[in-house]
Amino acid sequence: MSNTLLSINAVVRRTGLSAHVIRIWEKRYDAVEPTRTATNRRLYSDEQVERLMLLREITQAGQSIGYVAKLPTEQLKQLAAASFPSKGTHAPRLSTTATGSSSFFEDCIAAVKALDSRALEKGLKEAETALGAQGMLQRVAAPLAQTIGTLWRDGTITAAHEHFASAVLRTYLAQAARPFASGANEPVLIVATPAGQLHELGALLVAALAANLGWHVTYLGASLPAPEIAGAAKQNRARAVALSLVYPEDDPRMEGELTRLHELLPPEIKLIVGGRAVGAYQETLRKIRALQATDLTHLCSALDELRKPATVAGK
Amino acid sequence: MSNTLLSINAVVRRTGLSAHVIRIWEKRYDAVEPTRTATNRRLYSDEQVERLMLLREITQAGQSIGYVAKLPTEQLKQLAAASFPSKGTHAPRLSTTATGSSSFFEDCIAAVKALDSRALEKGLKEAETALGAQGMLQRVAAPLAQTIGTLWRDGTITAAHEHFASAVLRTYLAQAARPFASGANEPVLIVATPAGQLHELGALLVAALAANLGWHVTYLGASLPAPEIAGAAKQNRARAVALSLVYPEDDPRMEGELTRLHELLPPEIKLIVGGRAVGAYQETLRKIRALQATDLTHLCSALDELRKPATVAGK
DNA sequence: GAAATATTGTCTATATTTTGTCTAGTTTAT
DNA sequence: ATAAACTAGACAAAATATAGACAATATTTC
Repeated sequence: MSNTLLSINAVVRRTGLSAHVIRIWEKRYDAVEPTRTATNRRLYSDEQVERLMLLREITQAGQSIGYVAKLPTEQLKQLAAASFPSKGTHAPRLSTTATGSSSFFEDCIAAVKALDSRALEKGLKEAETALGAQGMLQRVAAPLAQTIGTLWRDGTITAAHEHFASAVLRTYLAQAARPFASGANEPVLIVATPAGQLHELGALLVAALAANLGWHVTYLGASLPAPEIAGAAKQNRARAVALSLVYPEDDPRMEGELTRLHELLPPEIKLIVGGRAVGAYQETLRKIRALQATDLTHLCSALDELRKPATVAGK
Repeated sequence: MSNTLLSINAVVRRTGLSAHVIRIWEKRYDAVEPTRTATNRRLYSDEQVERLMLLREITQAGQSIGYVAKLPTEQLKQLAAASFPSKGTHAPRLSTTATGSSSFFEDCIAAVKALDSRALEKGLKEAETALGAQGMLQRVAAPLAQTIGTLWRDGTITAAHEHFASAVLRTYLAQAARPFASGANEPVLIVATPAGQLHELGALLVAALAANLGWHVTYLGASLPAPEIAGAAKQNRARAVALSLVYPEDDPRMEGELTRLHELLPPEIKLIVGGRAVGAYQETLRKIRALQATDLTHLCSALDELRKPATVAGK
């Protein structure tokens, strides 16, 4: 531990807070009280810097600075360790005006066309507060993913727009997918896309939905060969594996991949397959006894069904 | 160790400091007190030169010279080990004391091998509070991205691990490394990977770093053709475009893509290229006058440099 | 649901301190 | 003689501190 003191500028570099904010937190809340030089310049110790870092982290997770600034550092550390989930403090209230959802959707599409990440995030956030996490997923995020795919094939939007939308949606979904404080023994769900399936937005939707329903999701991303998926599932003692099939709809290798996965997975690990292309591979899916979910509502019930054994066994 | 004494001119070349500054630091703060020749010329020992380099490094990290100049050299070394220069020109970094950051790194690697997303996030978060956002990026996230690439090619870990790490890192970077509160008129940076470059972790690091330095980042993801990138840049009135080149290092189409991009971009939009493969395309990059950044520290200075014109033009 | 209130980050203006650069005149080295 | 280095002093730009105003969100209240 060095006992050197840092000037406010150095603290700004390290914490990412602006000097304005650091000073105002001191003035209003006595968040940290640095020593001063003979000429009244602030000097911060390492402990104080860490405290500021914790405060930044916690406030960014949604807590109000006025409340946390007074807490002792020890408590801040605990808060920070659990700061991710605090975002969803509001119970998702069901919107009385169902028609509003289309407007959220339109706003998001406009944001995508404008390549405006802030507007897109804002649109999604508004949709989430208005419709709840599930409503947002079903009425805004899922249609958005689908529409963007078709607009891209149309040529209405370019690949840049599609990539952009995927990236923003991806991080938003991943962030929204943290439901409540980590339940210690939630069932584990592996989410991926089989080899050849490059579109990962569907898989992300699944991951977000499952996390919201209380699963511990391990997200593996797109285009993974069957042995890899099976290996990950076994290593993580997963309750189930969820795959997303969107495009292409006529990949000849898919049947092989799917049956291979079935063979490799132990029987107690269930397989759920969703996405627009499930119809195309229906025979194979039936053969390997995979649960099929044509839309997110189906998926909800399937996931809930699979969860039950856990709750029972847990008693 | 040579114990020869150096003239001030030699020290200037070695430290990058001007003779004026060296003398004024001596006069005002007794930063270093060189011996003198019989005719009053300054003569610096190796230790004194090292001390000057440390001072330079530390002041560039935001500390005030008036405070640090009085500290003993031992303490300066500690400070330098925990500092991250981001402004100004570059001097060879001397202290490679790895401090405790390697332990954060090891924790993260272990989490990747265990496919444990919570542990990985926790490791990244702890690194961030201990080292600051920049420290986390430079000392943990960047090495992690690189190591995972090599481990994958080795066969030590599977594609599933790599995908998993990418996904977690992706969302963590996107979420954690944004500025405290988004200022209204920050300069816009487009981040992408040219067509053929499939690894997006490098691009994500760039995006996170830039966001942390106060840019408004529009992230487009991997493998985009030049016209798409240029179109997005123009549409968003970007100040600059940042590309990440990692692998492959010998793509014959890359030269065409890069020159195409140069032609399509208006001259006021600068082009920054970073990543491990920059060396392989150096000729092309020089031709199109792209800024090259071989590591994240370089990138810091390049981005800071490009930010300045805004402040001036904004007046 | 709408209005009032509280919270919170940002911005401006001004005074003070810090810090890099410059000038001028002198001395030393090649 | 020309270039480099020294001292001292002066300046200007940048950084820091304080106080107050302001705008955008939350929260509460009616």
